[in-house]
Amino acid sequence: MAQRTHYCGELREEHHGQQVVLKGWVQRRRDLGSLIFVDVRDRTGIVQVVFGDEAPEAREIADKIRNEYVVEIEGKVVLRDPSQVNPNIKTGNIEVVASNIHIINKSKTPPFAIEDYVDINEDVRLKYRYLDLRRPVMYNTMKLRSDVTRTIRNFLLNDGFLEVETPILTKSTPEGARDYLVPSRLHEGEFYALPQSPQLFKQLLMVAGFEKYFQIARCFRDEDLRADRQPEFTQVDIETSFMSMDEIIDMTERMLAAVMKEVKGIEVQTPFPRMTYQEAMDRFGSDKPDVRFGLELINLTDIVKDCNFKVFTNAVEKGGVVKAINVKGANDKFTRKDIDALTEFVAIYGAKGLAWIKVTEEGFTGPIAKFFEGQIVEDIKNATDAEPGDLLLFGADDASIVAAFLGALRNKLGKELGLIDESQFAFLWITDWPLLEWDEDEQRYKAAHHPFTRPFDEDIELMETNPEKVRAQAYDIVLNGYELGGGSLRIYERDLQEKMFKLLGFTQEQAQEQFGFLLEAFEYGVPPHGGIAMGLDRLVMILAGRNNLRDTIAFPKTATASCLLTDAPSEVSPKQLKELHIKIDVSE
RNA sequence: GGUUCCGUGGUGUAGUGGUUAACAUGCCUGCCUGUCACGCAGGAGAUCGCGGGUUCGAGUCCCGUCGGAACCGCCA
Repeated sequence: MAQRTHYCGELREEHHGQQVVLKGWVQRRRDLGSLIFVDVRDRTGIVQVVFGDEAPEAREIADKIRNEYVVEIEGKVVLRDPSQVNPNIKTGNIEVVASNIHIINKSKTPPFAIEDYVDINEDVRLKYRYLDLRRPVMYNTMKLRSDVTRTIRNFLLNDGFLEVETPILTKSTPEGARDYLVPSRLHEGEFYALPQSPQLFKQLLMVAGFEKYFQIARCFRDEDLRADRQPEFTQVDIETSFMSMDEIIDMTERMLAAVMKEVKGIEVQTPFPRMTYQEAMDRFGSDKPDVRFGLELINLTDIVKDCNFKVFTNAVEKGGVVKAINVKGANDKFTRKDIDALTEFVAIYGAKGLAWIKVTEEGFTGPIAKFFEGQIVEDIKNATDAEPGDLLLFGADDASIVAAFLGALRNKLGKELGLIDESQFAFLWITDWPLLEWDEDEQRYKAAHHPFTRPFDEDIELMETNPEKVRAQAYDIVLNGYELGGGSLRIYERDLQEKMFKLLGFTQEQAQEQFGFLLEAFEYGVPPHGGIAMGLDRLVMILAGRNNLRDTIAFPKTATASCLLTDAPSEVSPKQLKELHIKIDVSE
């Protein structure tokens, strides 16, 4: 076998006249009888190879090749006649006149064409993922992912960070997501857990005095999947000592700016805008708002509290809110049927209905228009900036329910009405998170972020009196409506950590059993520390302009967490189970 | 745990309860010296996911099940 001299996709006019050896896959064969064209593909692209009278033996072999055969081709690069140039491919000005071809390996006919923009059901793609990944669009996404990872790693290493690996087989801890468990052979009846994140280890590395740690870390959570959630995913995990929240945010911004510059060639403005959790919920009905478009939620509670519409006044009386979004100029775009569909949509999020008013020159119209008159109409118009032609959509209920469904509606309308500039990358920090949230099912407080998150110093006294009011020194980074990541300053005092565990309903014994190693470590001179973790898969997904995480992961799982390529998970032998001291109890 | 949608030649789709399940593409064979989504002619290829039911008759209607997708719950 001859040595490869060039990559297919990199041949240009400058190689004119050169003898080359190419290796790659047959993309397509166009057989014109005694003249055969073969498009040869490698990871760089495609080049056209011609088999003609110059080499009849080679042409005879070319006659037998089929799509996806692996071939080695020797030939000469020649300029194409201007009338024969193909502007659709980068190598379209030249072609390779073959003198020799060697079939390295044959291929079955693939189940689908190896081309971008072919419409294949995803289960077929996943079963033949190795073929799916041959498609240039998939290769380019994986390349993008590699570029992002490299940029992040280089940035952090240059910034003095130390890359440290932490255990994959670790301890199951309460709180948070359901763990993936691994049975222990040597310890009968005991289990490891796969890490939901390296949280505790990175804090211990701060106790160890490493000061600046990072890891491109695989994390595992046994929860139901979504388009933007996989059971195993990759976090850019960072922890630092002695840094303030502003310093951590600044470092993160510089890192993300470097990624944008390196990977997309885009200069993003720093510092990124910041917004409190409360403001995000109030204005956008979301803790991860997409701020590339308006359609903000407008609070009308005070204006309508004395109106004649019982749905609104009842909501206010029960301590709820009334909010609206003004869909500008949508008056005639939305029929009754369209609005019915929106009502059905918001019902998913717990809305009992979706009141609406169309604004016309004459005033309000629609079934509930009659409940509003005089000053209230003017006040609503002013508050919502309503003009003739606008459509007002109302939500009235508990604040959290209104936020949920109007926030979801806002996102839906933003997409469907084309209000989003897809070329924009809108980074945003969400700050001042609540430290705790009340869990109705378990009748106890749960950590909103995680149990090691540091409260604001001035809020610590509220932990005793009004836990729900305690704000955390936590921050989420949001990009285009996706939660990219989040972090916080951590508790570094043993007594404060114990106070936190107590608030979460842990007894001394439970805290000792679950987190004793951390509490003990905290007795040996812990520096103030904090960090952040960012979803690498999501970042790549957004940068690649995709809308599901599977497209950014080489071998992803389906919605039911199975791998269609390997057929995992699968049954194991009785012998394996016996060694692990496991009996299966499967419901029929 | 729940809701919704989808499952028909290799692939992507069409298919009013009634003949031999249609179309595109791919595949195979033949012809073809400038194609590049080559063209032309011919051919093969379907357990309509699986199981049950309704019916004289089911790809079509109903129930269940399996697989895929989106969402709600869940995801510190």
